[in-house]
Amino acid sequence: MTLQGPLLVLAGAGTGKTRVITYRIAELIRRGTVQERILAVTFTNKAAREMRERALHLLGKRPKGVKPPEISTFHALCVRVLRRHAERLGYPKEFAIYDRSDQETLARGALRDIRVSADTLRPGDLLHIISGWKSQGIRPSEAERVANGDREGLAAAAYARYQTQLRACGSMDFDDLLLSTEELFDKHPEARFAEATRFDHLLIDEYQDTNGPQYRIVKALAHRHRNLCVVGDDDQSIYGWRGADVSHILNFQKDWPDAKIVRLEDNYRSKSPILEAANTLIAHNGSRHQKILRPFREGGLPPRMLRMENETLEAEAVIAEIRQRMEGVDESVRWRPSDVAILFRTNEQPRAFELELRRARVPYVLVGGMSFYDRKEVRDVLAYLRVIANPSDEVSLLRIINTPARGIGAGTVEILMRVAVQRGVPLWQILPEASASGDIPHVASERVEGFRKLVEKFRAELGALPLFEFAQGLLQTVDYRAELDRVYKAPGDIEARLASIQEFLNSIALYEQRSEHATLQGFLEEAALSGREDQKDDDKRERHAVTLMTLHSAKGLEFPHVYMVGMEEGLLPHQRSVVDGKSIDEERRLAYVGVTRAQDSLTLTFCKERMKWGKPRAQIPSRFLMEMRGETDRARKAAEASLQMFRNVDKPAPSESASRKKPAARASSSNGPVKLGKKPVATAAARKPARG
DNA sequence: CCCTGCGCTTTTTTT
DNA sequence: AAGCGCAGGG
Repeated sequence: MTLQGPLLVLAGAGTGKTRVITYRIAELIRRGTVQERILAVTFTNKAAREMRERALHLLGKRPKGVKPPEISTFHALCVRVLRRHAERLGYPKEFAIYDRSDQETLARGALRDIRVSADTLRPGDLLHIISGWKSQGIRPSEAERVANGDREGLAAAAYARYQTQLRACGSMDFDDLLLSTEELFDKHPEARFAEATRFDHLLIDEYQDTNGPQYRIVKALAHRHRNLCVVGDDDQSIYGWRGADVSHILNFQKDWPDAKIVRLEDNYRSKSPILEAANTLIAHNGSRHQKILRPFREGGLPPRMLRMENETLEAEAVIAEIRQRMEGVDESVRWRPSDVAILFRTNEQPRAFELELRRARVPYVLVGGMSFYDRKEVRDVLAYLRVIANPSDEVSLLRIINTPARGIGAGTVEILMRVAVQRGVPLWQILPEASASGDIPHVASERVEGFRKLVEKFRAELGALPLFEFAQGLLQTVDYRAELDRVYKAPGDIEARLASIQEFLNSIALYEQRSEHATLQGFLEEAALSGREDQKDDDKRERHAVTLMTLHSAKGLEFPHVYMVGMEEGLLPHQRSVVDGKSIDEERRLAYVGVTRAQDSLTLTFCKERMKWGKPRAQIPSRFLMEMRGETDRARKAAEASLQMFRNVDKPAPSESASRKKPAARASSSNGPVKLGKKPVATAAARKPARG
């Protein structure tokens, strides 16, 4: 196969798409291309890490001092590009990266005083609309024009505020990283040229999930050398909600008429009955590239479908079974924890499973979930570091200005903010004048000054100590421990919070260990872009642990034994897509991704009943279960029942009408005890060894 | 200014 | 069930 020119690898699940890229990288290097001339883009940092390792492994021992090929995510790539050229756009060279929760804070602020009534537009909705505009390259000034209806009109106004605020904080959100890079390439051809000539080969994994800006960045970078290799599967496009557009991969040939197209249709991953279920399921999607996936691995059992009473029993049964399989005497059939993955649709689902796994003392890793960096205490520490790195970061500054409480109350902050807004200056720059202006009480202004000096002191000391010690000292000085004692009563609670702070400090240490030039900026950047990157630790744990993750994060991975849990209408397909009816196909692809993760065995579970806001609610088995078995008629009925149920539950305000309609919808549905195939393994039996 | 407790809302996926 | 905003007492 030639290594030059545009190439599209269109391939189904389990055919070794990523391997194609990995081998290609190794082959390019072998044929004499210098590593630094190759750029590969993956969807997640984890995928990048794995690809880097495998490529190096394929090459055997490399001479010392030679850098590995550049493999990164789009976002990480854009950060590097922007750091090199940001001044051209008039941006600061050092900028903070705002994650979802920072964005929400900004959005809340942007909506304040704009909203007519409280529930016309929630911060989350605003962010969604803004993200949509950004992925189309629509700026705040143009948003008013394109805005459709009151809601979007409101959003347009808020968008302008949001963006101004973001800039004032010296920050970018995730969309900005891509958008600004695109803008840079557009307005500054010399920057584009510089970036495009850094590499001779560009390889993109999971191309079906590229959004507009990513697509255009790829074009800009590959335009000169034309050595572009993209790999993807339209059936696995699951990021439409984030602006990903399948047409990018489907129209690849239009952009690159001389492109070679390779189809891979041999599935090396799943045993044939599993693959058959996957094929039957995905065939229900309307518009798709016909692909026939041929099983390479024969034998094996069809997917099992188990019905459980509720989510607690679901977790118990699944974990009990996993434990049982791990305890077998015969080593050849005994499961290792790392052979098993539990996949789910939403981030609240793992709760029950975590509880049960801990009780059964089965090691596990919960992937993603953002749980770590979302913890209050971690965010607080992070906020301190961010303010020290960049005092303009107002979201972080406001977070810590009075945490732990130091006598700078809401009133004081409000006055400071008002002055800052009046002068059009970041809040931080107002602080020195706090004592001068007569608006603020004496005591308060002294405290503000104390806080400012504290931050300044640490800013001055920044380079002097290793980061780890620096952070430790900071926590000590600030006496965060006292804050914990104050807020949390239960001793176990305090311990847990301290533990996560310790874990956070460890991640700083690990970052320092693995980077040549460890800087606070660098650490913050990593933290923002990749969630948890304490890789050494993680790698070790992953080898001996059951994996818990969302279907979205499972993309690209494979496991001998897979459990897809919560296979219910409202969860998969998610209630939201059932109600707007539009994105059911994407939910189906999501289910398809899940099924095709399994190598040897696949178990699908669903519950009769599930807790929602503290109340149990009856559940309908997912239509996808029936579709998988070719029972299209029953699937359609489940879909109808589901639509009726959620349409009624969702729309009208509480009170009588809704509560009366709910049971009615349920009674008319084809629900009842839906038996799927062989009798499910009795939960009681599966549960037997659970407690000891 | 700080803390507590009550009531109200919450309904997806992620770099 | 849990997090947030708000009112009211120290």
